[in-house]
Amino acid sequence: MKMSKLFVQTLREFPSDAEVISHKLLVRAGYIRKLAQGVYNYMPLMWRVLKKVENIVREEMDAAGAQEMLMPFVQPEELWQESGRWNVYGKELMRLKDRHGRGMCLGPTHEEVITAVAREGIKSYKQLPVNLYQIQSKFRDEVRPRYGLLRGREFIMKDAYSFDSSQEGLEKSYADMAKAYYKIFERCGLETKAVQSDSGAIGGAVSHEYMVLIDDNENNAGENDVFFCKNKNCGYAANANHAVSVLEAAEVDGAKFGFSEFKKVDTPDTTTIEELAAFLKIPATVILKSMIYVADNRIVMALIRADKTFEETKVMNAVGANEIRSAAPAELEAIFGASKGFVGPKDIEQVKIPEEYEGEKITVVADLTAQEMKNFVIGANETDKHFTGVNWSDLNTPVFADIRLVEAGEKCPDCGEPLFVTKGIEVGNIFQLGTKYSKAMNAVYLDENGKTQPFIMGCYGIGISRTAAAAVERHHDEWGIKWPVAIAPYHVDIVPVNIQDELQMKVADEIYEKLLSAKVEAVLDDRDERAGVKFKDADLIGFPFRITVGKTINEGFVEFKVRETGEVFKVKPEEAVEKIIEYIKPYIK
RNA sequence: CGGGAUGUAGCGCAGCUUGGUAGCGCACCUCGCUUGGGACGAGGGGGUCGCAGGUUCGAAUCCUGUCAUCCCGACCA
Repeated sequence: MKMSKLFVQTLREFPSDAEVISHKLLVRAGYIRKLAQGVYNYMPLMWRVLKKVENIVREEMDAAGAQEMLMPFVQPEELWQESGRWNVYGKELMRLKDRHGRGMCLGPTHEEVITAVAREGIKSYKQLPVNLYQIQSKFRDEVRPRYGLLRGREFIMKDAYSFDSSQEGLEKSYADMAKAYYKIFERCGLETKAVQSDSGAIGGAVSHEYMVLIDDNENNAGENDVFFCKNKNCGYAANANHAVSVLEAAEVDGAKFGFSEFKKVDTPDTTTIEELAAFLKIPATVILKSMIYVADNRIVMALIRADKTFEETKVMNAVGANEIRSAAPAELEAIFGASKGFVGPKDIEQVKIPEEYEGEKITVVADLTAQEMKNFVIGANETDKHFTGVNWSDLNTPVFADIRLVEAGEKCPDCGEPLFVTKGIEVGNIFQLGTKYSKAMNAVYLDENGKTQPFIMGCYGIGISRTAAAAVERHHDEWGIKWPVAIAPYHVDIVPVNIQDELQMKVADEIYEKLLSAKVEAVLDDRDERAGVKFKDADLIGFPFRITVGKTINEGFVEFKVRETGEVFKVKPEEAVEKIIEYIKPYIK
C-alpha cells in the first residue's frame, strides 16, 4: 500500500473526549472515528487489525473442532419470551418494533437464537457433541459506554455455543475452549489470566473470565478487580464479584466490651461505623452493619460484620435478583423512619413497604461473617439510637450467604497464602450453562434409550474489538502504538527520506516490490513530506518494522528499525528484505 | 437515574463578563523554498457559533427550553 493512497488521517493532538490510552491512540492514529456514543467507525487500518484478530480466533476455534456460522443481528421478541429473559434483561437490551408492531431486539448475545437453531437441527445423541460459533457485531445499550473500544455499545464479538449430552461432555468442551483461549490471546500478544467469575445475566454455574492484567493504578482501562494467589502451586484467581477468602480470627463478642445486655442506647450523630465504634469504644467487629438495597424493586436489607464491606453482585445473587442498587438516603428514611446509619434488622418484618416497591416483606440476607457474632450492636430504626447486646435469638433468622467483598491481604481459600489484587480487562469468558436455556426453550434430543433429554450447553465469548484495544493498552509508548506483529495492520513501513532523490526512491521501490512478492504486508511512504512527519506517523500508527532509505544509500546502506525494542540496524537493502522476511515468516500463511 | 462540566471549521482552542462584520494553531488547496524526528514564507478554501424559542434596531455573547458529549456517583448505613 502506498501511504499517499492509504485512507488514514492522523491527528497532531489527542482527542479531548478520550480518557484511556487505547482510545486516545486509536483515534489519533486514525484507526477509529466516533459516530455516536459508544459507536465507532472502524477505519481501514482498524479493520485490518480486527480481521487479523478474527482470523486468529477463527483458526483456533476451527482447530478446536468448532464450526463457524452466522446468526441474525436482529432477533424476535418471542424467543426472548421463551427463555424468560425479555423481562429480566433490562435496558441494556435494545428493543424495537417492526412495522407490524412485533417486538424485536438487537442481539446482545445469542443464547436464544442458537438454542432455537439446535432445537431444530439436533434430534439425536448421535449428532452430539457440537460447537457452533460466529463472529459479528453485538449491541448492548450500556449504562455508561466509555473508554473507546473497551466499552462500546456496538462491538465485535466471537460467541461460541457447545451442546453436549452429559456433564462430562460439557466439561470436555469447556476445557477445549479454555485451551483454545490461551492460544488465541497468546498469539495476539496478550498475556491473560483465567479467573473465576460470576456468571451474571448469561446464567450458569461454572465460569471463567480471561483477563489482561493491568498493573498500573493510573490506568483506568482495567475495569475489573482481580484477586489472585502468587503461590505457583495454587494459582487461585477470581473476579472480585466471585472471590472468597479465609479470614483471620476476630473478636466478635460484644460482652467483652461490656455490652452483654440487650438494650437501646443513645448514639447521637454516629452516622458512620467509625463514629459509632469510637462512641461506644468497641471494635467494628462487634457491630452488625445494615445496608438497604433495592433489588428488582424489592427492598433488601443486607447484614455484615462492620469491618467488612458488601459485594453487590453477591448480594444480588443471594436474593435472586437481576438488578441492584443501594437505596437513596431519602428512600431509606421514608421506609424506616430513621436516617441512614441507624437502620437495623430488629422487628424488620413489621416495617411497611411503600406501594411503589414489590414484595410484602423486606428480604434480609446476612453475610457468613455475621453468623458467629454475639452481643453485637445494630441500628434501632430510630435516628440517634442503636441496640447493644443483640444476639441472633433476638432476631428472625435471616438467610446466610457469602456477600462479602474480599480484600487484598486476606488468605487464599485454596492454600492460605495472602491474596493480591490487580486491575484487569476482560477479553473473553467461558460459561458452563447447563440446561438453563434448553429446558426453558424445550430444546431436546433423543438419547440412546429413545428418551427426550435437554441439551447440556456451554457458551464462550471473546471481545474481538476489545482484544485489539487491550493490545494497545499493553503495547504502546509515548510515541504511539507498538502492535504485536500478529495483529499489526501492516508489517513494515518503508520510508524514503526524500522522494525527490532518485536513488532513494528507486531503492525504496525495489524493497517494496520484493517484500510484496514475498507476501509481506508493506507500506511505502511515498508522500512528499519531510522525514520527521513520516517517522512520527510511523511510530504513531505502530508498524512493527521500518526500513528507512536515506542519505546512507549513497554508501549502499539502509536502516532497519524494530518498533518494539527500538533496535536499529544499518544493513544493505537485500539484507533488510531478508531480515524482514525472517521476522515475518511465522505470521505469513 | 443523581451531580458537575462542555458544545464555535476535520482536530485542539480563544472570543461570551461589558451584545455591534466569527478568530487562532494544526490539518486541507496553490506557489516558492526545504528534505533524517511533526520546517519556513506568501496566497487561499471551509463554520446558519448544537438545536428551538425569547429579549433587542442588532445575539456566538443575555434569558428560557431542548438535544448531545464528557467526567464523577450510582458502593461500605
